[in-house]
Amino acid sequence: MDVLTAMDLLKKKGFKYTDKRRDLLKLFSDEKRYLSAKEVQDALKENYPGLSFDTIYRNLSTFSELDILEETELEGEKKFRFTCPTKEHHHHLICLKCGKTKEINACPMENVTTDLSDFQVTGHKFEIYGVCQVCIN
Amino acid sequence: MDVLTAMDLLKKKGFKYTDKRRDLLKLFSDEKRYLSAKEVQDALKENYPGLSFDTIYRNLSTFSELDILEETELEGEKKFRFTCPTKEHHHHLICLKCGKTKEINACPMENVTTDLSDFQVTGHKFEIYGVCQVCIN
DNA sequence: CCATGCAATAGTAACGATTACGATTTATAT
DNA sequence: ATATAAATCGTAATCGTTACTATTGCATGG
Repeated sequence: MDVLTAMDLLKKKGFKYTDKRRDLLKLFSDEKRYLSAKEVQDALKENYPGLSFDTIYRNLSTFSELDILEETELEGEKKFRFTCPTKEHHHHLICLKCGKTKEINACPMENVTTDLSDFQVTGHKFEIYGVCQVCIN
Repeated sequence: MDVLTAMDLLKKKGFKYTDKRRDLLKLFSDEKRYLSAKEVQDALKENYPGLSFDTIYRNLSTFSELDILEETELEGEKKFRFTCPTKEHHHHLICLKCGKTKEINACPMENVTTDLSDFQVTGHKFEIYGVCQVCIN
């Protein structure tokens, strides 16, 4: 996933091309880590001083639905990151300070031996949390 | 973990014995599933009509710190359940409708081959989500 | 090109979950 | 019993998120 591909996808789905969307995507493309709505607002406030939360949240959830962004929830806050280029299903080791991630190859679902048939399974979550080298110092 | 053990633990730590705490623990002991603060309030409102959120949240987080309750966050809401009697570290299959759980034996951390040494790992989360038989119907 | 229609946005209010506060009540030790 | 500190109530404040209305701006067709 990159900015141009994402903008093309938006266009194909009937969404409009706006500078805010381009810059929003560029931010995620540059950062490649989990960001909160607040962090997005801060990062873009120089170019868009009046950028409203309505705009931010609406676009983030639109992008998320189109799989342009990945979404998770850390410490009660929604976080978004540019979808990893890795095609295969994977999980993340996440820095709780800055949102930086590292891919975990294995999916734990493959090793589950517990019988799950008495539930209709709809999803799963596996995340490892920590503090990255940069944030430790 | 049971109500009496929990109340003893509270006493030992210098917390006071109150009817509300006993009934709160009894609720979790009876239900053995994840409950939200709202559900706790609803469940106890017959006996304690004026039970305030301050009391509920304060006790829930106290219990959680003492490992009397386990805590997780589902769909933006904190959820608590009585700590499983199972001694070994384990994870849960959780019904998103009613909070009912089933224990998953394996811990995915054992099968992770990715090098984690560039992060200071502080924790992990593995949960499988679904809908239990009762809630499907 | 300009006009038209509808999506996108700003500004702000509303909302739900959680936390915090001052006044009052209650459990416990003496 | 009394003192003391914790626990609670009632309610307000806070935080993150969502929703609303008026306005702006993109894109399509004359």
